[in-house]
Amino acid sequence: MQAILDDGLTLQVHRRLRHDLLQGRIAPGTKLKVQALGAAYGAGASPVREALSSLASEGLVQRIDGRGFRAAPATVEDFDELVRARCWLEEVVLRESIAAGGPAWEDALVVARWRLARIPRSGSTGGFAPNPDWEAAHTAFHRALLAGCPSSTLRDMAETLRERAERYRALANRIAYPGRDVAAEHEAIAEAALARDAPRAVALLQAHYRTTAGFLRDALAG
Amino acid sequence: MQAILDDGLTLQVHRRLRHDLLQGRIAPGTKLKVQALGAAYGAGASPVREALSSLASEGLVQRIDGRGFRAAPATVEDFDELVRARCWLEEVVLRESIAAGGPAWEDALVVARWRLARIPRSGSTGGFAPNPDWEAAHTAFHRALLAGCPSSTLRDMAETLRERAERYRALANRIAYPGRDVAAEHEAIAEAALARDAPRAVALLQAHYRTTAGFLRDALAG
DNA sequence: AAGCAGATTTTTATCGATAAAATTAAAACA
DNA sequence: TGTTTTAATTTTATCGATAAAAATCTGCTT
Repeated sequence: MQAILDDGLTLQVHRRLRHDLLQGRIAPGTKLKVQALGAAYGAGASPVREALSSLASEGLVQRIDGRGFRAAPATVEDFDELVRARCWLEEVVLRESIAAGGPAWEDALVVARWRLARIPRSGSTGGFAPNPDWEAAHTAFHRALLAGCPSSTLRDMAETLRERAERYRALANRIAYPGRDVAAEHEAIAEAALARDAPRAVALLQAHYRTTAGFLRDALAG
Repeated sequence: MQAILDDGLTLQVHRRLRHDLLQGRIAPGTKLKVQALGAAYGAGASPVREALSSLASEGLVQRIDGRGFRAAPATVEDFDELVRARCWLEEVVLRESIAAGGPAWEDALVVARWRLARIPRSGSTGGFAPNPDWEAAHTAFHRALLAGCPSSTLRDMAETLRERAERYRALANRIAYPGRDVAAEHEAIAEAALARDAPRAVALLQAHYRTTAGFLRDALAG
């Protein structure tokens, strides 16, 4: 029986905190007290503090010199900025992905599309409830789309922006269940990418982001 | 007399370590022992460790779970990757900067260009010696070029890549003193940007990076 | 009631101490 | 003489303790 390779406490705390933050389980602006977190995650001050330092560098947490840490605030302006940056950045990345992606890229994208199409958007049949499986497949799909880009640096940057965006999605999740046909949008994007039609794929992807952004913005502001 | 607003030890160590790393004063791959650093910077384990955690998130330092930290390695492949990513990213940023930059942007760019032109590239008259003033003006120039881009996110990303690149420059510095006319290249880039000729400005900027990269690559490999 | 000075309680930032793990050096062996 | 084992030494990761700084509460004053 293989041991569950338990890496340092610092990494554990980092991972869990990151998760809770991205999941929206910790509200933006919340004060993050070292002791409390330590108690919650079963660790002392040092690991927690280190984890918080890292997260601060990643932009998920704010460090306010003499007075500790807090969850990064989430504002409509920040969100808009984020979407804009994402559209520009992914324009480049998707273009490169389409230009450089080989057969393996195509295969993976086809699989990701298939999976995403198969999974229900909502977890419950009545109202809308976030479905973790769909979320995972959705992330995988977008990642597969960009996976062909040869620059890991750019891919990582896109990934960072995605995470920040996912956080906003999670924060607005209880409200937004767009009546539009998200599945069709994904389908169209994949279609264009596989056809190596970069301009069309980029335009569709950006439209996809902008539409989603509209819904989220309403949910956040309202 | 105003006090030298001394922020936390952690921040201080972070700043100084970062500086030493970017300056090439600490060789790539060097083991970074907590105690030693603490002694050097006059701090205990906690602040040093926190600083290292942050730097790891920024990519300047590597954390190797059970066995501490080390200065991020510098390889030719990594460098090439970096240059490529930079060309793509700054293509977008410069384009946006030119499109959105107002009079203030123009003014600042003109000043930055003027300053850079005025300062000698080398610190000594005989051979080549890095001139801190020129380095600063050079950074300021490139920053001014991109300052018009309305997306702070993208600007920050470009800044991050610049830092990584500066590190490579510092590492190769004792060797590379290109015989080409760097000043003229900068002049031409500024010229095109101020003329709002985005395609030309982008092409020149990329050529500038690629040429520099060539020299550095030789210096690193040889 | 609103404002404020002081006293009280939290919280932060940092240190020093320590078990566990990793590295290095020394000794034993083939 | 080149390994392998064992012992000694470093180094890491983490905890608990603590001074200094910040936030909160309290009751007094106008």
